[in-house]
Amino acid sequence: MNKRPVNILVVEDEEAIRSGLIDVFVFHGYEVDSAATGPEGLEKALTGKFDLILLDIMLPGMDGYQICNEIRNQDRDQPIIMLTAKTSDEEIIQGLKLGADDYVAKPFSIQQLLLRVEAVLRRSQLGIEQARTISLANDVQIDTENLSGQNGAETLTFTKREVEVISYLAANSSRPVSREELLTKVWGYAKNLEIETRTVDIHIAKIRRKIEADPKQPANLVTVRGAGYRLMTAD
Amino acid sequence: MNKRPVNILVVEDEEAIRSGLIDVFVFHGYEVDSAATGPEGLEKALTGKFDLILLDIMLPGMDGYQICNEIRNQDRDQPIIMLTAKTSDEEIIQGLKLGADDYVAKPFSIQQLLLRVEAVLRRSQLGIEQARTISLANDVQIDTENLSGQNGAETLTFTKREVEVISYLAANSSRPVSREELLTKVWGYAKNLEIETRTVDIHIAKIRRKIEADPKQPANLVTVRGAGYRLMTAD
DNA sequence: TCAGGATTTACATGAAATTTACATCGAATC
DNA sequence: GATTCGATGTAAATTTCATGTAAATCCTGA
Repeated sequence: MNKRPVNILVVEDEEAIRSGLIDVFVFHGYEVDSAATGPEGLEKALTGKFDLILLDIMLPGMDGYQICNEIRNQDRDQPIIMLTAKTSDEEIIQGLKLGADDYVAKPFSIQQLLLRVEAVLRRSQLGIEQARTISLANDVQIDTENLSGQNGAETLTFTKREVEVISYLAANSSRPVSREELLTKVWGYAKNLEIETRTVDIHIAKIRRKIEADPKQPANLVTVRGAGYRLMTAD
Repeated sequence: MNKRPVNILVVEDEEAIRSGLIDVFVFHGYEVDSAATGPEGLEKALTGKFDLILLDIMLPGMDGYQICNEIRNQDRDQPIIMLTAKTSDEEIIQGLKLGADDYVAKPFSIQQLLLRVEAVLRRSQLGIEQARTISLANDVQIDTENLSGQNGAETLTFTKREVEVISYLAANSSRPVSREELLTKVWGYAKNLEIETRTVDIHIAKIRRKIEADPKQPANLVTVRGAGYRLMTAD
C-alpha cells in the first residue's frame, strides 16, 4: 500500500534557502526537484509533472510572475505557491503576489509553510478549486484572505460577503448562478422559501462598482437574464 | 556583535543520559536547560523560549507524544527532536505526525545527534519565527525578549501577552489573523468553542496605544473587518 | 497583601447588510 | 412601433452587528 510520492518543484535562486527547503520537504516525505533560475524552473515545470510548485518571485533571468503566467497557460490547474520577499514598498508586493494559489512572505517559518503546502495539496486533491487568489478576465486580481484586490495600480477592498459571492461565482464560472442558489449557498437561507429580498442584487452592484471599468456595461460579472450572474475568470 | 546563545531544552528522565546530554551541548557552546519529568518538561517548554527541544518519549507522568502535541498547540514553530529507544516505523510515524522536526533512535552517537541538532536549527533559521526584534512599518522596533520597544526616542514597554500577540501576528503578516485563531494559538483556548470574550480586542487596543501614532487611525496594526487583524511589518 | 496585568462588563461607534422605493431594461404581445 | 409586465439596477434609508474602549473586576505571582 505504498502511496504515490508527492512531487514538489522548488524554484529558488538562493542556495541556502533552496537547500533548506529541499531538506525540509524530503524530511517530510516529499519527492523534491529544484531549479535555481527562472528559465530552468519554467523548463522543469513544463516538462515534469508536479503536485505543487514553490516559486520564488525574485529570480535571475525571468521573474516568478512571468513564470507563473507561462505555467498557467500550459496547465491551468497546476498548484503554485509563490514565495515573496517583502520590500519596504507594500504596493509592489501587492501587485506581484497575486496570481497563484497561495503565497508566503519571506522570511517564513517552516511550520507555516508546511501548513500552507498541505492546505493547497489537500484542496487540489479534492479537486476543489479554491485558490487564495482569483484572477478575473480584465486583469483584476482578488486576494480572498486579505479581502483586497488590485485593478492595475488601484487597490480595491472588499467585504467578507462580497468575497464570498465572488468566490462562489468563481468556483462556478462555467455557468450562470441564480439568485436562489447564491442565497442558499452563500447566505445560507433555507431552500425554496418564497423569499423576496434584493440583497443579492445589491451586492452584485457593489462588486461591479469595484471590479468593472464601466459598471453600466459589465464585462467581468455579467447578467444572464432569467438565469443569474456569471463571473468571467482569467484562465 | 556577539551571537545570541542557542537555547536547548532537554527533557529526559534517565539521570545518566540527561547529564550526559547537558555536558555535550554545553561543551559545544549551547545554553542548556533540562527537565526530568513530562509535566516539568511541558511547563518549561511553554514558559521558556528555546531554539530546540530534545524530547524523550518514555517519560514519567506524561509521555513525549502528548507533550509534543501540547507544545505544538501553543507554538507551531517550536523545533522539536524526539528521542526514543523504539525503532519501529510505527513510532517514527507517530512522532512525525505530531510534528516533531526530527527523530533520533537510542542508542545514538553523539556525532549523530549533534548533526541532527544542527540540521534542525539550520532549517528553523530559514524563517525568523524566533526573531528577537520585530520591525514595524512605521519604524517602531520591538524586542520580544525584554518586552520593550522603541518608537523614535520614546521607549515602550509591553506585557508578555502583548508580545505574544505581536509575535504571532508578525509571523503571519502576509494575511489577517482572526480573533479565533489568536485565541487558540496565543491564548491556547480549545477550538471552535462558542467563546465570547473581548480580551483579544482589548489587547489589540492596548498595543495600538503604544505603537500607533494615532490609535484611531491604525497604520501598523490594522483591522480587516470580518477577517481579523493584520500587522504591517517593515522587512 | 499588594500591584500589575488579564479579563469582563457596559456602552459607544461606525461599517456593512438589508430593506425600501423607484427607475430602467428586455422581451413578448398587440 | 407602442405597450405591458416581470426582471434587473441602484440611491437612499434603515437595521444589524462587528469593533473600539473606558472602567470595574478578577487573578496571580512576589
